[in-house]
Amino acid sequence: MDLWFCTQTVASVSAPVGTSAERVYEDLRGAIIGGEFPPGERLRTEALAERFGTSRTPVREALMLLEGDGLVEIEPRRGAVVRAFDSNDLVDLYEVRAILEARAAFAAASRITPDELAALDAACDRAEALSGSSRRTVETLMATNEEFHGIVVAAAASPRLTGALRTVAGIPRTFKAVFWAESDECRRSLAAHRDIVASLRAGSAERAESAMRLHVLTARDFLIEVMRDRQD
Amino acid sequence: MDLWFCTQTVASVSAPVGTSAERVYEDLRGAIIGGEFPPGERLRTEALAERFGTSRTPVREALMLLEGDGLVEIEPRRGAVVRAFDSNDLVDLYEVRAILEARAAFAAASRITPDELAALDAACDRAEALSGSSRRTVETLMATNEEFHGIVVAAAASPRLTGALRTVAGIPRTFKAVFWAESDECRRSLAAHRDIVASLRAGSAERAESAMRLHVLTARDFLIEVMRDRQD
DNA sequence: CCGAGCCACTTTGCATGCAATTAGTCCCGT
DNA sequence: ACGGGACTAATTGCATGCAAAGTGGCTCGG
Repeated sequence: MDLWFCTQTVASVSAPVGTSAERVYEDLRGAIIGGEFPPGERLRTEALAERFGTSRTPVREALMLLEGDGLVEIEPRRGAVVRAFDSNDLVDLYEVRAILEARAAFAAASRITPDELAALDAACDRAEALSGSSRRTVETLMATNEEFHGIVVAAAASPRLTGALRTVAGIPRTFKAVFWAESDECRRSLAAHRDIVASLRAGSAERAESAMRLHVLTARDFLIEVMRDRQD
Repeated sequence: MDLWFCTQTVASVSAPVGTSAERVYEDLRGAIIGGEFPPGERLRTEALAERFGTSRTPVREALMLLEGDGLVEIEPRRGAVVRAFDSNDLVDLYEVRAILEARAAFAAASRITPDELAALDAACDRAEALSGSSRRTVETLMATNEEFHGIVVAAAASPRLTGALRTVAGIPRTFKAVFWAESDECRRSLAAHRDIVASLRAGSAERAESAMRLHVLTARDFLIEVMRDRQD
């Protein structure tokens, strides 16, 4: 018995909705972000087709979509490789992300529902309850973090903002993991999240915007520092 | 002689490099933005394949890319249609665009080269030299406008910003054309462009940012007003 | 020993065939 | 006459074949 279907959501098994290309896109995106394919690795269509149980056509389509997300680089007639992120890329990416997420927080402040606020609280609570730095814990923290940011962006109710964020939201987990392994940064991040929730609950758009911008830019600076320390 | 090639760069004509899918993508994007395919029109792969002299495969790939740009909507097994923009969409889109282009202007202020400044001046001069409101003039004005904004974004030298803008930059010309048909709005827009260039030349990042934001938000408000007048 | 050129294998990109699904139409029953 | 259901035609989505371009290795010459 094979277990490749573990990478799919249960929903997509019980309800095989959507095209094959979309599934390959989702799964491959997850695999890249999850670090299964390291940056620079070549992505050959035939190997991926075999892995996902389809032909090369949907794989090719998925790769083009991933190129649009900035996760993959395709050179005509030369193939696709997982995009590598250098320090400059990350700074650029985080600054754009800071702008967009700050705007999302601003817009969310006046639209967010009690349910969404409760979901944000729950995400913070779950993150707070976790302690230690096992691999499993780091994974859960990252998932919780993504959920938090996802709720804020969704509350902004701006399709274009969501779409624009897609182009900067995809960063391999390998990079982000350093946040959640460092307990100091983890605590700072959690405090920032609490602050953002409080701002949103108060309906204070500008405060929420500033809090989110601070949060993302803090993450940027920490990431830069870590990269400099590692490369020097 | 036709002038559809105005939407392409000269380079892509003289050097037919790249895959077939990319050409279809560029051409089809130009055709949609140019208004050749009205919103809501179904895009059948076979017809497009015949038009572009390829098979259905590259057309299909181009359609998926255009969906990523928000110009096309694809429903699985039901086909692709040119996306329709309602008033809410346009407001959303212009607000995100205002944020991103303002940031681009901010970043450009400290990086822009004399050559780029000269190119901006030239674009303004060309727009100013044009008068009247013939169809040809409107086309040229829109092309000049796009060139102006393109130079500013390029001067920001932020790949992620450029990428994020792609998702909000594609608006069918039919909508934008109203700016340039109204000579009042045209003059205001031109004055705003001059102001932006002056800010950039002065190296004043915040001023450039504000000027650009004002420019885009002014366009947004004018567009909203026009749409309300037309629909009421 | 090293480099340039050539050849074979690999891989991509496009075209086309085929099955599955949907839209449209017509017929039939009520 | 009108609504429902089945059939047909059209269209999508996927698989695969094939040609072209690229990559790597090998040989041969310097």
